[in-house]
Amino acid sequence: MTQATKHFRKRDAILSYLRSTDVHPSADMVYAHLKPEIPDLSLGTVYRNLSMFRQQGTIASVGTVNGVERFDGNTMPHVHFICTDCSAVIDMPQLQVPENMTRSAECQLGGRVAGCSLTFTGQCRECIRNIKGGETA
Amino acid sequence: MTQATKHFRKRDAILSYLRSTDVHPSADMVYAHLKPEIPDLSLGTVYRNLSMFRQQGTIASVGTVNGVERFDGNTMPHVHFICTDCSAVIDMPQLQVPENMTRSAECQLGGRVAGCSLTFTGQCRECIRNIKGGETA
DNA sequence: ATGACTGCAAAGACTTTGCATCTTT
DNA sequence: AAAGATGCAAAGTCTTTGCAGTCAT
Repeated sequence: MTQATKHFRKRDAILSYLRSTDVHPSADMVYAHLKPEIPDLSLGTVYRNLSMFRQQGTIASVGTVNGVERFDGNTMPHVHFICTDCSAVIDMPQLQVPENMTRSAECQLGGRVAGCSLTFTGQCRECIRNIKGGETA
Repeated sequence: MTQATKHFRKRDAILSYLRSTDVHPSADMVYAHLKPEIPDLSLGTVYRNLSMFRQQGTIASVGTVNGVERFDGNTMPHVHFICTDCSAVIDMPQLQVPENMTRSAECQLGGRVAGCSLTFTGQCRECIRNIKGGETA
């Protein structure tokens, strides 16, 4: 039993972390977060498991931010904001894509719509504060 | 005069192509398209000019599809569809993000929203047809 | 001459993959 | 023994960048 757990310890840790955080981490961020508690974790394993989870639909890809893919443990469709200054990916739980848009898209396309993603970009509160606070400091 | 034109010939060609097509090409696609008519064009020049145009806001990035960035000569915000089979990026001119969503996002975020992108994913008409036509053929 | 644009190739960043090893059944 | 998971490092892909050469002013 505990042995089985051990066998999947890394895989489980990766998925757990994704599901526990809202930072929408990259492979490298997952690695950096777990490395201290799992010293023999390798980056390749993180990539392998993330790819697998994504392919299975267990996790979702938020897309590529600054050349780096970001992941989301929450596979329910929802809206994101991406800060162009600090690359933060932030959930916007109060917004959602109007139901009828997906249907409209399917009609217009003549294809099959499987998903959609709405992403706002700009500067997050933190970054605006930092600029105003002390740009020259 | 014609000399000046010559000096910017490649830059102009890159921008013209982006504005003339709706395939939302990658750097490599731009290169492949222009190479026949501009034999001494180099991929580095395409990357350099695309980066510059994007930074200026002269063109827009549609995002990364299959690890490759795709560009759009149309900088007016509009909706896209991305085919997960053939990686085609297709405009959905009849749809648009509700005006009030951007304002809502800004309120909710407490930051500054500069842009937004709505992208549907799935299988385009072509790919569905091909599957039905002769998957095993 | 000076500044701008480019070709070419090297470098860089991110991701995938092959192989040997170790674990679980 | 067979199948699965992983570390490690090499390989792969896409993109950026340094340098020298060319062109326009």
